[in-house]
Amino acid sequence: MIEIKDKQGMSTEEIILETAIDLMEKKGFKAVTTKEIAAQSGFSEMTLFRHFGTKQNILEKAVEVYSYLIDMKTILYDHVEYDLKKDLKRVSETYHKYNQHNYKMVLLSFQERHTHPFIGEKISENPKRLKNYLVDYFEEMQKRGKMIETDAEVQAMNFLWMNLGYFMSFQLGGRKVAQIPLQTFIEDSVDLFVRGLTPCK
Amino acid sequence: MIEIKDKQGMSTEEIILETAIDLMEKKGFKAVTTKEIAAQSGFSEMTLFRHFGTKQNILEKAVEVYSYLIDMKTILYDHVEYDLKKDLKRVSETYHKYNQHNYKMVLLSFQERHTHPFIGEKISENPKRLKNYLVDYFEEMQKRGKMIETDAEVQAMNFLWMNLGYFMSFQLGGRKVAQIPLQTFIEDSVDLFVRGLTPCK
DNA sequence: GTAAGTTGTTAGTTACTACTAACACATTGT
DNA sequence: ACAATGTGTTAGTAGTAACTAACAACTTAC
Repeated sequence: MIEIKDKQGMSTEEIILETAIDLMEKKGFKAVTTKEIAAQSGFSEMTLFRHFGTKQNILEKAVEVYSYLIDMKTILYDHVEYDLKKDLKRVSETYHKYNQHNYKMVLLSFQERHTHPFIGEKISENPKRLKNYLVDYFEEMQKRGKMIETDAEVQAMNFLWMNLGYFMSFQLGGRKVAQIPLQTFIEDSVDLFVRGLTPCK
Repeated sequence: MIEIKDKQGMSTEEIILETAIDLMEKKGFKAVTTKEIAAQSGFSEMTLFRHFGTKQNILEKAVEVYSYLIDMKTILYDHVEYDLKKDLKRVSETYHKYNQHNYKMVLLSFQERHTHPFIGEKISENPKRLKNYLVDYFEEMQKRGKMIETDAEVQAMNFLWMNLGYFMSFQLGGRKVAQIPLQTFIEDSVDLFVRGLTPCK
């Protein structure tokens, strides 16, 4: 499920925006030059300015275009089985699938958290929805007696933080501390939570 | 245990280095100007260059000075009780205490992961040691029959990733998705792991 | 075939950035 | 008293960044 760049079929603006995100995510907005974006996107610098006017506009347009909202709550509730293991696994997979598509924006929002906080405000919307889903789900599981009495919000966040931590350490030039494949991580971490949250029989 | 900045008693170089890290962590190396560092540190730009020669040197000296190694393994083994709850809590607290002192360097290493990877290589040494400790500890606990049979490395990383995730989301302008105090997080997350890793009686 | 739209090129402006040189001033130790 | 040391100031340089203007070339639509 890895996206392969085929500049074929993409409009000039799309190519430029994608190149811009790619570079800014790596170096930061300020450190990337319009010259660089032009060179890597295969257009001249003039074309950039003709389409977007300013460098700042490139960033804003990119954020606008590439940070779509996903209704995680609906997606997940459509397949809910009220089986902790199966459901948590689906949440984890959904989360990482989302990150696979949006990781550049996620990293960019971190990179620019002090200089362009508006990115983070847009980007944090999706995790927020995922959290709301998880909290509701946990509370429902508790009502059904399938989960121990514990703070649903904290445990929902624990699960998301663990997944965020995996993602971040992976990006951080990761594999410096440990190299564990995503599937192994998902399975073992879900098992841990299932044991940790299921009432003892 | 929060460090309070008293520029009193600090040498010129120390003040400049600290100011530089502070700014670079927020904006990135390239985006911070020597003028800015000078202004915020209260010295003239000339003083910066007289002491360090180049901007790059400021970064390198700062990394050298502020990324000391901690022998987490020894520190933790000195207090080990082979009680999962108490020990994990101590690990978590040690980790966050370390981050409290070094978070600027940690964030800077992330900010510059593509442009100055040498920072990350130095910084990742401490988590690596912490991981090694945890893996050894888990394996010992398994030998003692106090922990279920599961991949010690993956579970050690799960624990560290969860803590990294908390730290990161907190920095990310955090409190956007959830606002849970550190103490609550530590206690609830440790409880989760204790339940998840202790054999059922 | 011609007009409209898109892109490249070249030259240039303005502002800023890292960094240097030279001189002045103040503090401190001897 | 004097030298050494650390600092500020002022002026300046060379390079680069974002952005503009004007003209040429190409593609496509009708």
